[in-house]
Amino acid sequence: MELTPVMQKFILHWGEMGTRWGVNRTVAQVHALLYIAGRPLPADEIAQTLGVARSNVSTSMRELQGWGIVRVVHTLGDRRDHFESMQDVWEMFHVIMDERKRREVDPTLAVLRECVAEAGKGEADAKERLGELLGFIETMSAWYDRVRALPRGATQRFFKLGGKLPKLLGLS
Amino acid sequence: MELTPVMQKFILHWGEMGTRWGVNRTVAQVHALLYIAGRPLPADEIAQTLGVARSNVSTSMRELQGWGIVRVVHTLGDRRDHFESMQDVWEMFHVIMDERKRREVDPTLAVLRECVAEAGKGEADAKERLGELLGFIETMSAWYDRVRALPRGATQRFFKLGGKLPKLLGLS
DNA sequence: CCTTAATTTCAGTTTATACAGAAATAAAAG
DNA sequence: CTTTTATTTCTGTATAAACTGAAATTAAGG
Repeated sequence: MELTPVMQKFILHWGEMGTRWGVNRTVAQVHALLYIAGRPLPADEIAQTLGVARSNVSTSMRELQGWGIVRVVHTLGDRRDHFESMQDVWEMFHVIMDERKRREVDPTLAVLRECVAEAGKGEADAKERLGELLGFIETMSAWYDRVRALPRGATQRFFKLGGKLPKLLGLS
Repeated sequence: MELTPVMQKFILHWGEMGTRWGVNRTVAQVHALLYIAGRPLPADEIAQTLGVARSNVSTSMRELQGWGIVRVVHTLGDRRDHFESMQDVWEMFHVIMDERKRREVDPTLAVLRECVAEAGKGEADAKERLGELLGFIETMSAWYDRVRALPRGATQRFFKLGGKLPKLLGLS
């Protein structure tokens, strides 16, 4: 696949952003490529386009499928796997956030609850602080769950409200 | 400083979570230590407590100060710098989000706008997709700005609303 | 000013991660 | 069943990040 300058710019930037958020650069680049391509691509074409080893693409695909934002499809007359990125950005956001919550937030909640439960009498101050952090993450987590439960389309409306926030809160 | 088992568990977990979000493990551990300590600590004590080199703590402190969640304080009769973590978790969240927005979201918006502007006629599809991604991030960014502008305390009330979300949206 | 203490910078080393290429496996075609 | 093609796994290598200890710098004390 031939990349235009715009595509290159986007893919490179997305790769950099990935590293800032704990995602492997190549993985992020592959994702960017599949998103911008808008159609399923076979692994060897991805490897060639990005200039990485075929095996590296294989690993990256596994990672992206683990996140749930890329899937395998097949076309008639082609034995090769083709990989396709989710295209709806709102859905992609949901899927990624769900996964990060599952991998990072939920375990952190578990650890903090253990910490609070196991804190001795001699560390009341520390326990207090852990409790505050726990409360904060619980609030955020519960809030996210409710946003997540909104019917399709309502999420976008919600985030576009914005200007009406103070009024809704009775703060105007 | 003597760490209790609970403190150790928290610090180690926080360090791991840091790595998942693109933050150096030691930096995250130092932050966790300062947070759980609840009082200013000198660099050498931090180094000893975490078992890392003094110079490593120096680098980590610079990083944490760069994020705006740790500051230097002094005590009478002690020439050494003492480092203190922000203690209010809501404020800490704001500060960190502001900084991530500044470092990552804003530059991404800039790149995406350039990409959309520079996209040629032969890549209308790609332009369309970049535009959707741009629109999504703009919406989120604007939403965050408005939440951020809420008066002190209102943010917490907002995130605790939750159950009332559908009604507020006229979806019930 | 000189001395001592504290901090930062820096060069070299270690460690962890990412990666390529080869080998092994799996799957389809003939 | 054999051959070909595609994919994954694995091992060694390269790269990048993190870290240490020493040297340099800064700042305070006497």
